[in-house]
Amino acid sequence: MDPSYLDILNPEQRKAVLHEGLDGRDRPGGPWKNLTARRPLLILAGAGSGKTRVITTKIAYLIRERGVDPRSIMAVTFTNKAAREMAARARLIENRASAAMIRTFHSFGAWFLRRHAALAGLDSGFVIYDDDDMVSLLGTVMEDASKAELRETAALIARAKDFFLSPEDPELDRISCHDRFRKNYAKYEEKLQKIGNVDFGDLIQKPLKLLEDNPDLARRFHDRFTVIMVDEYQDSNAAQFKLLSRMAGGPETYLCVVGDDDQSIYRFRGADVKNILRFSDHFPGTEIIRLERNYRSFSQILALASSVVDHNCGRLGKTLRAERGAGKLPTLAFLANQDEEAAFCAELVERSVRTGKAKGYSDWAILYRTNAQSLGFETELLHRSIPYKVVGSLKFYQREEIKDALALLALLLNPRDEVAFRRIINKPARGIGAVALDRILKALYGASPSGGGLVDIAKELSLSAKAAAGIKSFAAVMDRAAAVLGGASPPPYRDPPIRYGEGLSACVGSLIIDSALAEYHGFHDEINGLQRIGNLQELVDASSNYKGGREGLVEFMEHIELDRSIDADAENHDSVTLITLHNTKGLEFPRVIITGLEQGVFPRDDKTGDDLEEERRLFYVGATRAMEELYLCSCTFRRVYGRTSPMPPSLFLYEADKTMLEVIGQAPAGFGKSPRQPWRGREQGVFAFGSPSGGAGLKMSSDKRWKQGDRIFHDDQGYGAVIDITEGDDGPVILVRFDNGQEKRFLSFHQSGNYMKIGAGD
DNA sequence: TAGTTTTAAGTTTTT
DNA sequence: CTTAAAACTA
Repeated sequence: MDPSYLDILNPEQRKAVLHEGLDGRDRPGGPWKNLTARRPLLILAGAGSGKTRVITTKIAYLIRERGVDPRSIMAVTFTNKAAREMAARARLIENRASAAMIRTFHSFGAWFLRRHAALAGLDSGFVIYDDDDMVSLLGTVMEDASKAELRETAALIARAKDFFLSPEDPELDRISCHDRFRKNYAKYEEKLQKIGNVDFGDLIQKPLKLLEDNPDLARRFHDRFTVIMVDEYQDSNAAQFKLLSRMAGGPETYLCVVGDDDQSIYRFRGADVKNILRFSDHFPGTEIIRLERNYRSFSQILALASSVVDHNCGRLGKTLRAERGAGKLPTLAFLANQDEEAAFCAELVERSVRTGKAKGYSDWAILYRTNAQSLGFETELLHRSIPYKVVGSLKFYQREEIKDALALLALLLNPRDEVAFRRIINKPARGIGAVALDRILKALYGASPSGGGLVDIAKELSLSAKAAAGIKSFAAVMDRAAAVLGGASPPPYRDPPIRYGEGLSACVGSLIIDSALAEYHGFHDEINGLQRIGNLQELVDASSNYKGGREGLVEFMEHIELDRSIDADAENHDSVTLITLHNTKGLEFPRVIITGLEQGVFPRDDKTGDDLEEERRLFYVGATRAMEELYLCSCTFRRVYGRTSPMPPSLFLYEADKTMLEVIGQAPAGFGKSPRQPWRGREQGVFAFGSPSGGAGLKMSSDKRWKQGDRIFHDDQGYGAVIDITEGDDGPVILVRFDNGQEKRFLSFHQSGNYMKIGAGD
């Protein structure tokens, strides 16, 4: 093959591809192996500067020109979509790239953990718990907690794991300084370990621990993976950084990361921009290459996007040059309400396709802040028969019937899965109530922990006749399913409610029927006119793409757990893309509409400080997806909770460079002038620190704890200072002396950024 | 006690 | 307008 794939690169891109970290000794032709330490490479790549092209080309180049074994190359990203695209594009240049390890961080973690499961005290068929499963499990250790409380604790545990903090870690106070949280976290961990499953955080944590505790394993790892690349590095969190450092710690490992600090949008799940800002401090000798030529967007789109993100403080700052012409001025449309907004979008799409200005529906993407907003657009597009696809809506796997079916499968893989067992053991009713369930679980976690599964344990107990019969029939169901998984043919059914075919679907389909789940949900369908059987059928159909047997089932489950998007065959269909702003990262579209640019929606009202900066970056990410045309929509009224209320335009619209916008529709009075904070929180009882203490690096720890003398602001009382802190049942209670002389106590329960919401104390 | 009806509460963003 | 918790009925 000719090296023309290198010719299309610009000088900086080419430099990044050819870089080998050998101080001028980058000699194509020489051997890649047998070398001492290589300098790491940090590629600071602005939006649309071709960073995916650089990474994929580099992978291909290493394999083809430098004789690197594809199996020794690892490339990780943070989203499934990005991983898929990277793998596809690398393979397009060099077919052997398909043997490279191109995955998301979490998917790699799962792969690694399954291969060394025994070392981590796990079975290789472990199930990955999602957020809902975490909440369910927490519910079993926090007896009288409300759902909201459980959700909050689950989120905190996930955050703790993002920072690689164990329940014992003194630094855990950074997440929450409640002693109760520490205890619940510890109990949760203990139970998860006993069950033998993992959560998302464990997919990073546990591989890291394995590498730390097993020098032998680490050595073998370093022998295998000599090239490690990370895309979207600005979205890595502390745990991922630690894992990466460990993985790249081999004597020969070459590390190359790519990212853009302006596109860091995952702070809420622990991502830390500092990882990229301080990369060269952690990896001495790092070489930095900047990609600052934007090939994607017309310059006026870029100018608009930049004018907003320029309002951020903590950034490296870069000069992104547009290589394309000026193009059409971005349009800002003020619409009456969200129905008008949907109609406006549909109209734009329809007209452009009809007049031939757009190549097709797939030219278009409609972007929104929250998944809930997709509904209005779906309705409108459906009504007008405009084809569309919704990216990343996870509704399907949230459905009751689907979760039930997955619980059955999870139990098949891990018979000790308490969460799954609880979910389906009495569904449909098998006479196993709270009493029986309690006894079974006591036996599982009892003094002499048995190695058997929950069903086996239950069979040994002397339960009530009704419960014993229920267990017996359920055990038979699971045994038959295990046999089918092992290759036996499923029991015969006449007129089955679910059809199943080859591969894994024989097991999945027959289990759903055999367990009477199909019958159960079919009944509900008839009563309530639902589509549950149809959904179950869809799940069974999806499973037919996997080979039968335990391996296939593990693969199927893992795919569902790690990648809940369902865009498999919609790829080549010509349709409009409906997508959240977060999900657009790494994608591009000729025509983009950013919707819901209203204060309270985007950005949300409670965003301040660093969180507000993140929303601004989110706007930047969304706007820079557009190649040719960009539209912004803002509604003057919006229905929220069923009630219609007036919406002020988004702060970002005030910040945007108006010379880069063509405004259409009725702009609210006052728009265009300098804003007098129309977006200020109307909420009562909102606190703000007068001056956030501590430098940026210590922000988290200093924010999470009250100190005497902290200045605060209260909507009713004005400015004041914390004069005393006591530990209450529900967390710290602060005594505040306001400047007006009043003293009041407050119970703090939630805090984010520089603001603190408080509930009235005694 | 299980399943259904009534009433109250409450929207991020993803692996 | 949807979803979770409380109240209610069979």
